[in-house]
Amino acid sequence: MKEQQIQQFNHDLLDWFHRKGRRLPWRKTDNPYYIWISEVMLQQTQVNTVIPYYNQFIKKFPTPEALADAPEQEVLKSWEGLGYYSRARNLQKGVREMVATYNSELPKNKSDLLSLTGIGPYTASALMSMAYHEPEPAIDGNLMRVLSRIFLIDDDIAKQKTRKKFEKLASDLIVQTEPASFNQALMDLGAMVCRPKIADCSQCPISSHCRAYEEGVQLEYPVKSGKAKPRMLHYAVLLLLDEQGRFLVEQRPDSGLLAGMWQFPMLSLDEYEDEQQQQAYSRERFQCSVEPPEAAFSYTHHFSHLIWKLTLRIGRTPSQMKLRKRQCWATMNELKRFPFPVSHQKVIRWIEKNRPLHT
DNA sequence: TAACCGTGGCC
DNA sequence: TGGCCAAGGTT
Repeated sequence: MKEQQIQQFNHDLLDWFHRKGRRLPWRKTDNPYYIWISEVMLQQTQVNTVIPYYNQFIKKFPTPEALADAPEQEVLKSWEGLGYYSRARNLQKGVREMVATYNSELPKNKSDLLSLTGIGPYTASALMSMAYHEPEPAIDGNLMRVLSRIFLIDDDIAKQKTRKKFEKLASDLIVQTEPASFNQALMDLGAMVCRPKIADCSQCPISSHCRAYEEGVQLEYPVKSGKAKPRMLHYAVLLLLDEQGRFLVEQRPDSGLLAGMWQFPMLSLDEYEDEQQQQAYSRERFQCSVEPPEAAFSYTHHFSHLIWKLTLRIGRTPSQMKLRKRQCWATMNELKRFPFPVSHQKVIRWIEKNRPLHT
């Protein structure tokens, strides 16, 4: 685009944004720490999902020190249900680094921001523009979708290096005097008008600048390579009760899927294929046999790259059994203090509904 | 580079 | 109904 076209493009974009842009909780603050929290929560997560988590989180951890000093379990509990839990652990780690290294203040330059755990290229640029009003384009999925349509760019946005191409392009476009509004405008446009499956071009303030609209190929863009089909894994979820009706629960490892979250013990049915093997395992490991509840309970849980097929089994385990590390007995009330992934919250809900203590 | 890492909402 | 998608970072 020529300079004058850029001026018109930005005028049309920002005029729309100031009239129709979303009023969001994290746009009311100038506290870089709060903006940081919002940016992490918004990674791969929709605005409406984030809002209640954000409000609750900043209330519970109002300052960097409050978050830095909190037990990780409390942070995960506040994140419970939001998904991608390593974001919470990395956010706390990053905040601790900020408190220790930068005197509790978020750095004002991009390379220092990038040095903090959990801050990548997008979040660093978002913070530079939104918290410090520096002209850094924040290259996210919305921006790439909108600009790929405007400029008919057919590079695969799933590839890392494509991001750099958009970075250069957006650097030439960004409104120097109002970079935060520029970035937020493209995000709002991408979320509200120029959506992946629905491009509502009649409502678009910049359709007159859009080459995809001109050619009627909006939905062909952006080009994005497909994801692999998720693997399927089968487990028995073991509801193990002691004489007092407490439940055996355990904390998952500190890395990998659902790191640091709690769960009921699981038995891999892909590993232990037949009934005999499964009973041998539960006797050896939990000193009891396990069987399906009277009304069998099986369900499916989808992750981004995995599918769990789960089926509930119940057993009576002696409370004096030697527990492994990261395992403990808990009453229903005590259970609720632990962060559980949704896949296991489904079991907790089942217990409350079916009351297996009476069996 | 590409796989890993969650969840809920939408059509 | 289920496949697709969302303000990405880490390894």
